[in-house]
Amino acid sequence: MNKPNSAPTMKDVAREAGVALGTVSKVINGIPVGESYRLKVEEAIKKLNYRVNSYAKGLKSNRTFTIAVMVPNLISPFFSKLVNCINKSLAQRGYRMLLCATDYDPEQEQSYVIMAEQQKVDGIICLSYNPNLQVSEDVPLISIDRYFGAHIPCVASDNYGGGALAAQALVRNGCKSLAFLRVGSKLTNEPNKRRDGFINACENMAVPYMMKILDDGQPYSAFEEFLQAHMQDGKLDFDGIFCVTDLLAHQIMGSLRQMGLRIPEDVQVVGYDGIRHFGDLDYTCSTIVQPVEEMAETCVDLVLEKNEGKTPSLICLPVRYAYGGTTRS
Amino acid sequence: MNKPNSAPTMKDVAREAGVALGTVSKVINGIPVGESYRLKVEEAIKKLNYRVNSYAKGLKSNRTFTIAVMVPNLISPFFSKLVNCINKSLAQRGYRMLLCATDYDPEQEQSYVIMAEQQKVDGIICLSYNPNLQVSEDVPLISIDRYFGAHIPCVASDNYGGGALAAQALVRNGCKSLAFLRVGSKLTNEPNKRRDGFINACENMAVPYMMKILDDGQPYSAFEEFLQAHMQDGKLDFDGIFCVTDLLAHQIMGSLRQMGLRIPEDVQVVGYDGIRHFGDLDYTCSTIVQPVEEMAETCVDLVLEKNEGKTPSLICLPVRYAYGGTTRS
DNA sequence: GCCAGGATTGGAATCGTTTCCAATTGTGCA
DNA sequence: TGCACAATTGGAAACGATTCCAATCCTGGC
Repeated sequence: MNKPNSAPTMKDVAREAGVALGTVSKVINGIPVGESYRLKVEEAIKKLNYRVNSYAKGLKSNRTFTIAVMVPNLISPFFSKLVNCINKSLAQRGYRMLLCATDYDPEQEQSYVIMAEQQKVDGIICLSYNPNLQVSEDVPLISIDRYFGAHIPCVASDNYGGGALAAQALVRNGCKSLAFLRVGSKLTNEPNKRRDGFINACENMAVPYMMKILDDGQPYSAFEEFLQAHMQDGKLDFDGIFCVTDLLAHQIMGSLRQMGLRIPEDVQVVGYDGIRHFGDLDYTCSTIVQPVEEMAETCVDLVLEKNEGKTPSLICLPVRYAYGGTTRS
Repeated sequence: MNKPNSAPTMKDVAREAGVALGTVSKVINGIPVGESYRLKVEEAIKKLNYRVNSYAKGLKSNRTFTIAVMVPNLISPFFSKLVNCINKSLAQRGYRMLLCATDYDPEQEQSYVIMAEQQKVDGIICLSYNPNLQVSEDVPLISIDRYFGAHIPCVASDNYGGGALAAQALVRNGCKSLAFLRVGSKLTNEPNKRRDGFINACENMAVPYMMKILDDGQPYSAFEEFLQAHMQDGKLDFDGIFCVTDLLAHQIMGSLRQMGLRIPEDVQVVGYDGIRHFGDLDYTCSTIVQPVEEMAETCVDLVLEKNEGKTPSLICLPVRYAYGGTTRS
């Protein structure tokens, strides 16, 4: 009641309780203190409705209990699910999350890193497509799906294994000839390994395959031309398609249906990600499911524990195949 | 280079540039200062790679340039789209976003409000289903879809108009008898008005309707029983259904198809929200589209400008009907 | 050439915590 | 009863920025 228009501070609490500043600090931080003192302080805190000013705390202690999370957007179901899981994981550990949607813009990504440093967050988890992202040494950074080098841990799903799994699933369902479709990316990031796994599996099974990989700026219609080119007598050259993401799978399926093809009768399609309708209903297509929860959990573990070089710098988490109606099983 | 293991401070910059602390502060904050001084300071900043410590800044200035955003989760496409838009809007204005996913838990929601106060964020935008959320006076709060009272601005889509629009769309497409389906909620929040708008429109058009509103804990299967009860000779009593959300619409359509009904031939379905496949492909069903971008923009405007009582406390933004394949047009 | 007055800069005080050291209290033993 | 030592508390300094007032510098006029 002394200073009307201002939140109570530790000093007010100390005065109210008739104890010293340091004692109040100890009570707040759970450091043992005389029983009677603790009670007086707790009472005063309640009476004044005191709240810690975390800016003062952050300034003094250099801990913010905030992690910055950087993703391209929240529109894509995979990203939003991932962020949702990371948020939950952080909350459980008493951390806050500063969210940064970068819209794939390298400049924005860089500016968020700078912002994160300014904000003095305790760490950054980032899913970036910016190959030359400059990161300061003193902010722990965890990368998802993109390997920057041994000094920055990278968490990813087992992209190579997933690619193989997709090929195997298609063949198991009777496909005789496969196709791999991917949108363009000059980046050598982890998801590119889906192709390698796919190719390797095809060769091991001695199954013919072809690929169509769009160049960076090429429009989606290039895929339609590709499909048209491989149509003969109302049938495709291949009877199984692995699309690099569920999103692409859906676009492709739209085109296939327009061309009069039935899925999965005429051609079977497998995607990658494990997107579900409305986040948790059924799968939107047969797909390779990324272990989003585990990936999120792993990122949070890594960013908080900053385990010194103990962990490998590339962590691949296992994927699984899930039936979603666009294959025979 | 003086203090090796620690980030440079304004003091270091001042020493490096040979000027006073206050001068550095002015340069950083764009307050006019002698040309030669400004250059010296800017050079020193670059040389030392100085970054503002926003915790010190926040402590002193009581501004954080951070807004807390509270939603139940990011799994639901509507929420994630909303958060995505809010994030973009905040970033454009130089604000950061602290994200809080509450999982519908009143306790968590409350704890986030407290956290937000501690963090001394500049404001909160919240989509809460907690009827008795306690909010402090000194943190500007904007509510989405839930009206707390005249002191807290509420942003919502035109739920009443949307309900009417849904009924009109179904009738326009030839429906003779309608049904309204909603999951339970004891809360009197804005989306409840969808029902009122629907009823009013039905009565104006003299079209018969029925409703099935689940009680709070009732399982989804209650809807299936309802549908079964209204089946006669392989046909439903009604030929148009308005579901209170797109998510419910999809669940209902699943049930309808299992019962052997064709959509939209046997029964037409309209949802509410305007969810799109993968965030920006086609609509997942015929639906009433919420103006998410505008809602986000409005929230951000309100929370930042804290316009003193000038704005109405309930802001309804216009909705529109969108065809999504589950009606005739 | 000198002084008054305006315009800038310099530097101290401050924000609300944490932390550390000195001061005080209390306990136990002789 | 008195003293020494352990255990706590009290209070000051520090974190890094902002802000305000006093001190300094310049300019222009006489």
